[in-house]
Order: sequence, then structure tokens, then C-alpha cells
Amino acid sequence: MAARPPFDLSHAAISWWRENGRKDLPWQQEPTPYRVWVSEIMLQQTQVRTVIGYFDAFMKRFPTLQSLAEASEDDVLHRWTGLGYYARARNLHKAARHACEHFGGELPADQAKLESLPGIGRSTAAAIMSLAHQQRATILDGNVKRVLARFHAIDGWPGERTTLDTLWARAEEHTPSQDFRIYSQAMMDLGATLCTRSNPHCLLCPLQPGCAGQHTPQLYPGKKARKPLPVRATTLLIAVDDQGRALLEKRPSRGIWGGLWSFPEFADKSALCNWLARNYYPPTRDLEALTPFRHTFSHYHLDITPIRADVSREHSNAGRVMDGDKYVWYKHEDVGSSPDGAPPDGAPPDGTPPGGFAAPVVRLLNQLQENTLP
DNA sequence: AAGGCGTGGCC
DNA sequence: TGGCCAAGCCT
Repeated sequence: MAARPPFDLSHAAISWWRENGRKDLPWQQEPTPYRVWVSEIMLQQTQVRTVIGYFDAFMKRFPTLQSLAEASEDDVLHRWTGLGYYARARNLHKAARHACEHFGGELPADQAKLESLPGIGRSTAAAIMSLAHQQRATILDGNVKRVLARFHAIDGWPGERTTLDTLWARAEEHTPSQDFRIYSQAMMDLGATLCTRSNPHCLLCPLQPGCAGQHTPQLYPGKKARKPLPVRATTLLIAVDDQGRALLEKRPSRGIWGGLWSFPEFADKSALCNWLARNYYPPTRDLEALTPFRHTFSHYHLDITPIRADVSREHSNAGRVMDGDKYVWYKHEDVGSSPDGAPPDGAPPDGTPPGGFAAPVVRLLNQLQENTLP
């Protein structure tokens, strides 16, 4: 079998850009170091559409590096209003003054010197070097990270040192020695228009033939590793009356399942038993815990132990429990096969709660209905 | 090195 | 619908 020649990423990206790239952005006209610099700062964590509304006005007010340096910080911040990340504007102003003071009023064509200016990091410095000074330099912004992470199927979150190092290494390797200016712009355009975070257009992508992530783009770049969620435990009382109704409790509006209907919740079995004995006669037989199961929230796992207790409402001293606004005896065959969604109005204490159910409660109610509680 | 910084768009 | 993310950098 003949070895396939390695896919030439930069060549493919450059060819694509010549045909399909963006060439009419405001900062691409007269790409002077100053204009490229201002645009790159504005574009940090900010989408092109938003920046377009600010760039020309800013450049009109501060047409040169000198004019920016001579302006007051307040004036600069004023022109930045609405763009967000205002430290960018303060740094821009500081850097302009520094450049006037120490770099002869010009932005240096030197990556290290650029990076010494406040607000200019490795990638922004490279963008200025490449796009404005026409020197070979490697950028790695969010677009390029996404493109390269997919192209090389690089696992891991780019916020991690090792992942970031890998991405920089790949980025350096791909940077051509010719047309690096076009290459830089092409990679950003690919990330912004085709290799988007969601719904990338792989079929239109010039890198698709060599892309290791083309079938699973959603895996890249990797997401931040979540530290393992804490585990909490709770106990739910499934009190069932002689007609098969279950006691539900309306939860307080704050906290988990706020305002939803749930089974009465207790810290543990003994708290549950105390409550049961206080409000009903002690159950006729020992309470057996049902099979515990896990419900996961965004911020913790909740291990739920349901405990069923058959109670007789004839023999209850439940007057203080039976607050119709907070408790209801519920049988969901009265309303339908599933308690999903908002049940129709019902009159407590017998009937249907006028609100939603906590998710695990739906599961338990269905099992109760089908008599399949484990 | 993890978190803060702003606003707008996405599903 | 609210969490996640976007042409990052600084501390």
C-alpha cells in the first residue's frame, strides 16, 4: 500500500483563505501595527460582530499611537464603554504611553518587546508580528486552539499546562515560512466560520481530509476537568395510605427542587421514624429501606434512600401535618399515567399538587403506581 | 495556577 | 433557561 503524503495544513488553510477568507474587516484595511494592535485587544474574548461597532469610532477618536498616549484614561475608557473587560482599555492606554516613552512612539517589531507591554501576551504579540510587521510568528487564540485540537485530536483542557504546551508545539510546527500572515488570518477565519464550537461545518472544511477529529468534533477541545462531585445522602418517606395515595410535601422555594413537590425528606431513617411516630401511630411493621439510588445535580451527587411506610389515615393524629398548602395525598392514577409536567388543579389534601415534581419523585411515583418499588 | 474580568450569543 | 463560551491576559 502506498504511503499517503502528509496532509499540508498550512497550504490547505492558505488556499482556502484566498478563496473564502474574510478580507473586508475594518482592521484589515491599512493593517498598520497600531490598528492591528487595537483590533487584537478589542477582539480578546470578544466576537468580531461586537468589535466592529467600536473599532472605527475608537480609531477616529485616537487615530495614532501618540493621540492615544496623550489622551486621558477617562477618555479612553469612555470610548470603551460597553465592550467589557475594561482592564484592556487601561492597559492599552498604559502601553501607548510606554511605547511613546521607550519605543520611540512605535510598536516594536519584536515579539519579546511587544509582550513586555501591558495587555499584550504571547498570542497577541504574535498577531501583531504576523499581521502588521509581516514577520513569522505563531498565534494561538481560541480559534486556532479549537482548530488544532480537532485536527490532531488533542485530548485535555487547553487551560492545563500540558495541553496548552502541545497546542503551542503543533501551532509552531504548522506555521509556514511563507505567507504566515495569510496563514494566521486563515486559521482564525476557519475557527470563526467553519470550525465553530458547536455545529462545525466539517464538510466545507479544507482541513477535513487530514482532520483526526472530523467525526467527533464535539470532543475537542476538551472541557475543564470537573473535580469529583461531593456526595450527600438523604432519606425520603414514601407514606402510603390504605387507598394507595402517597404523601407529598411542597418544598420551600429556596434550595434544591425549590417550590416543587417531593416526598418528605429526612436526614436519616431515625429522623424519619421520629416524625412518623409523632404524626401517625407507629407503623405496624418495621420499616424497610428500599433500594437506594443516586440523583446527580450540577454540584453534587445525592444518594437517596426511599423508605416506604404504610399508614392508616383513620388512625392518624395528623391534624398538624395536614396543611393543604404544604401536604397533599397524591395518587397519580387519578390524573394519568405520568405525573410529568404540571398536573391539573386539584384540591388538597386529596388529589393533585398544583405544581411540578422533583425529578426522582417522578420515578418513585411511577414505581409505586406499577407496584415495582425495589 | 486558578480565578477574575464584561458583555453578548448560543442551544 | 441558565450554564457555557468567545480573536486572552494578569495576578
